[in-house]
Amino acid sequence: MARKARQIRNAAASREALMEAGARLFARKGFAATSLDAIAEDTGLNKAMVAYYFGSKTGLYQAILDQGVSRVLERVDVEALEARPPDLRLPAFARALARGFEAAPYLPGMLVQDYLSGEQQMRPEAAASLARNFEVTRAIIERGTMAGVFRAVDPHQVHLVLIGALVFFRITKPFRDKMQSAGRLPYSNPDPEDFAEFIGEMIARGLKSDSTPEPH
Amino acid sequence: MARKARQIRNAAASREALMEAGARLFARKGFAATSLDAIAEDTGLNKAMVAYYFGSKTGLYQAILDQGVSRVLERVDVEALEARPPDLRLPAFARALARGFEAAPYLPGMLVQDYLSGEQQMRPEAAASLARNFEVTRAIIERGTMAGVFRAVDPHQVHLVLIGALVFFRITKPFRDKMQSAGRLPYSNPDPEDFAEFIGEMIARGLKSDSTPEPH
DNA sequence: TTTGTAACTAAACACATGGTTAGTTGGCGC
DNA sequence: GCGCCAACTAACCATGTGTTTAGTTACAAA
Repeated sequence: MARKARQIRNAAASREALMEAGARLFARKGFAATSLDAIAEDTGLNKAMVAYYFGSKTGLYQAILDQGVSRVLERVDVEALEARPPDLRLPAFARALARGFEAAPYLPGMLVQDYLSGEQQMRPEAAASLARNFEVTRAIIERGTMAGVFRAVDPHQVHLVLIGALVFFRITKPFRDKMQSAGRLPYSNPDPEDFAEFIGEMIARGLKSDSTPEPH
Repeated sequence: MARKARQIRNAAASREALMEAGARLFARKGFAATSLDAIAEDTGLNKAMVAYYFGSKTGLYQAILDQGVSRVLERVDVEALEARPPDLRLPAFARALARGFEAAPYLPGMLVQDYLSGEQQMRPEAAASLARNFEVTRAIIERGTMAGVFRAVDPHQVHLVLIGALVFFRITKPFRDKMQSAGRLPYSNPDPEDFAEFIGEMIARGLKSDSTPEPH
């Protein structure tokens, strides 16, 4: 794609280029279907450089996943510090996740591929980091329930809805964009942050305690 | 997996076995990463039988997708005929989808893999059939809004939340099940239909018109 | 300017892939 | 019991794969 006229040597830039191209291709075609030749083609480097910098194709994959996970968690952690009323924290959390996916747009696809594959390529540390997201949801729900704003629900089910919708949205976004630019999309193509806002707010409304008719 | 002691000859059973094994493997590994050798291994048949019955690997893939899509749509179409108040139609629709995914358990994985792959293997007709699901959501929302039960929202965003959550739930289910049986799942592992019920109801609550404080 | 080494390439490797082909065989109709 | 053909297999082919290796080159330090 961005094939560079490469005469200069720069380890950091080459490493970065391999990760960028790898992320894009792994997310589009999956781990197995992405060839090192394709990555080399995209970067203008030789495919032997993958082994040179990352040891193997799997090593490159894991490095990309690690980077994506930490980018998402940065956004979420910043968000988690802000104090807000419970029913506003869900939209804020959703927005933080959406921004994280914006910073690591290939992560959701790679995560899903990893889940589907059965044989986890993702490093256990990365998986454990990701699981911290559930703690955020759980804390928000618990706080809201204690305050009487939310009814009592299984926080894990709520978390599945939130993450599931956001991940699915991200994964299918290229498809919608392609359809749209071909003029064949017969419905809306929401902006990621708007969609996150929408789902966060809808969930918050859906969780409202029955006993409080008009809160806020 | 279910390698049969195969001495008898049975066209229908062989065809079926190829589709079953293909569905399982395509959903796990994606189209490109699934080899005909693996499918042959699983069925105890020779890989030439894929060409014999389906013309090619792509032909097998499309046959499986077509079957899955029609199984899901059967459930949804039956459901769509039942008349209910709008806020009950959303949980019912979600349940119908969940039952459809139960009947075609590998479909969500294959769909996601297909979306991710970039080069769509799915037949356009199958994609068009799938799109009918959105019409169901749209009709439910429209009816509800007209009746004043729902507030005005973008039906496509609602649809994305519903489908996204259900699909994500399905494709991560094997992971949860594996964790659970290993005793390493620190949260709930909901039943698919219960989860569908939950999300349908939560969305219906989340869509409730602001002007009607205590409906039902 | 020389030199050491990190950054990089070309080529070869062993192996797996999807598809094809030529041939074999089980079982049903007669 | 026999012949026929659908059902099935083994082997091969051309191509593409991830990794390794042996060698080349840019560049910074001396």
